[in-house]
Amino acid sequence: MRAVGFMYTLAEASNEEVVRMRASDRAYATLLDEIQSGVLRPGAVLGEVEQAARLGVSRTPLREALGRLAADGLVAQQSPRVTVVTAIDADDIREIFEVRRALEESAARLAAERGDATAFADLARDFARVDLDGGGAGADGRDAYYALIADFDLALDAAVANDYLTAALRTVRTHLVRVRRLARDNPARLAASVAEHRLIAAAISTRDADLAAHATHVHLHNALHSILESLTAAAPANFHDSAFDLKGQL
Amino acid sequence: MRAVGFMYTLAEASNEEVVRMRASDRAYATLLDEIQSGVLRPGAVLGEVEQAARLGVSRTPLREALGRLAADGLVAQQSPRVTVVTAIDADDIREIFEVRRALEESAARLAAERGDATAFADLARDFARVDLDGGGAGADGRDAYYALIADFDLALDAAVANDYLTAALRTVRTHLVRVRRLARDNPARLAASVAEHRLIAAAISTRDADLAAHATHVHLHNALHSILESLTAAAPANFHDSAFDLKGQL
DNA sequence: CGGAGCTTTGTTGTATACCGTGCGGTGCCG
DNA sequence: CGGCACCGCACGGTATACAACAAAGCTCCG
Repeated sequence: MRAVGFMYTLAEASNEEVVRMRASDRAYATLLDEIQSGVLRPGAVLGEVEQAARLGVSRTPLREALGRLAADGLVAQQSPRVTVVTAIDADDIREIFEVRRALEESAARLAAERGDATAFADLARDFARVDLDGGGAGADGRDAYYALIADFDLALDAAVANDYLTAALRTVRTHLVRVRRLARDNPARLAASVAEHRLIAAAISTRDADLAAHATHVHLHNALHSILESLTAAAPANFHDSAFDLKGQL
Repeated sequence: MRAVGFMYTLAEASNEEVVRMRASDRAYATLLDEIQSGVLRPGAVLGEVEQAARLGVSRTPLREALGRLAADGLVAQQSPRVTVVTAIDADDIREIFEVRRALEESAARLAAERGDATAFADLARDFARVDLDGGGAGADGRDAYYALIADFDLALDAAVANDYLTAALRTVRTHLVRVRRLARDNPARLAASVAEHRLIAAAISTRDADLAAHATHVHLHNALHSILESLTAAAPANFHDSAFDLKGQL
């Protein structure tokens, strides 16, 4: 919530900082990244001694890291003796989106009421300028878009200025990283998503709280349906590369 | 989230169970209770060795307990060297209620759509029967009412059947315990609150999602205003008994 | 007499040792 | 040959020891 842990991602820490980080933070950041990126697949068993040895930390900080991951819901104690990486299935995605809808709709509304209008006007312009094809490599434009989304989320948090809401959203976003990995997003959906974000940002910048909330609702509705669709379509192919099996095995 | 910790309150654990609990769970449950009940006041410094000795556990499980409390936002690292019990002021209460509104409105809506209608019809009847004066001692009726609220929350969680939403609500409710302690509730408000809950339960039981959501909105609006009012009214008297000072001292 | 640096002490972060428990393997008995 | 019981091993939970760091006080020098 407030200064719980200082560093959540490895990506945003320089090498200098990484070595100075507490061992428990390093373990948490590494495991979080590995779970989110799919290196550690759902159902993977995380033994304390094994992981401590692998990450080069002792068991005490590793236990702390596992505790935080468990609080986040990325890891669960399958039995009193064994903790595993949790699985995400379509029902989980629906549940996550129910929470996300509740929180982000409120956030959009609050941001429209009290946020910095010019900041969101700028964001709306940025969304309007997004070129998904990136003038060349397809991944470039997509990465730039995802970075812009991250900026948008940050601006939203700043505008809402509610630590409790931000903390709740953080949990949701943590899970969303895994959800996005499950669903290969198709170009058409991405283009629509850009337009939807542009509208939300514009609504906030003009202090139209209702429009901001409803546009958010629509955006999340579309995003959820797209994800579920891509899931059922790609299920056989994705089955072994995804975080999708192993749910019944628990 | 799913089976994070097994025991959250000391009250609902028998003595047999308490001694068999893990030391870290005992420490967490005890500290949580002491913070929520106000025994540990905001700003109170929680030294590791000191608390470990006091609670009769060693530093390792105590650190785990402090970590969980920090994740809950009940405790914060004021400086890298000292963790303190967090304070709650009027702004925090407003923020908490913004999150609560978002989550509970959605929960009410979802419960109306897919919950067990008869369970909420029963609850509505129970609310209708509540006698706050309890036929005798005033506290009796109030305690019975709070127990009914807890039942209602449980029924809501069961009806919504969304682990992520329940987890988010758990955090909110954890803070609400402290908020309620700050605001001495007046009899008139309590009576109104009963009626509001009755309406929400009735709306859910008749699957009227809009009414359930709007009634929840109204209820939370009234509850928030009542709390803030009681806070400003009682601020001087409550100032030293409450979790209300020490915010600027951080 | 004042300031700066060093030392000392207390506190946190990490590692490791100990102990109890649960699970698997093996051997014996039916 | 099969089932049951016992033994051993490995893992998790806890305690404790150790190291690093920060703050505060004291001393010495200017």
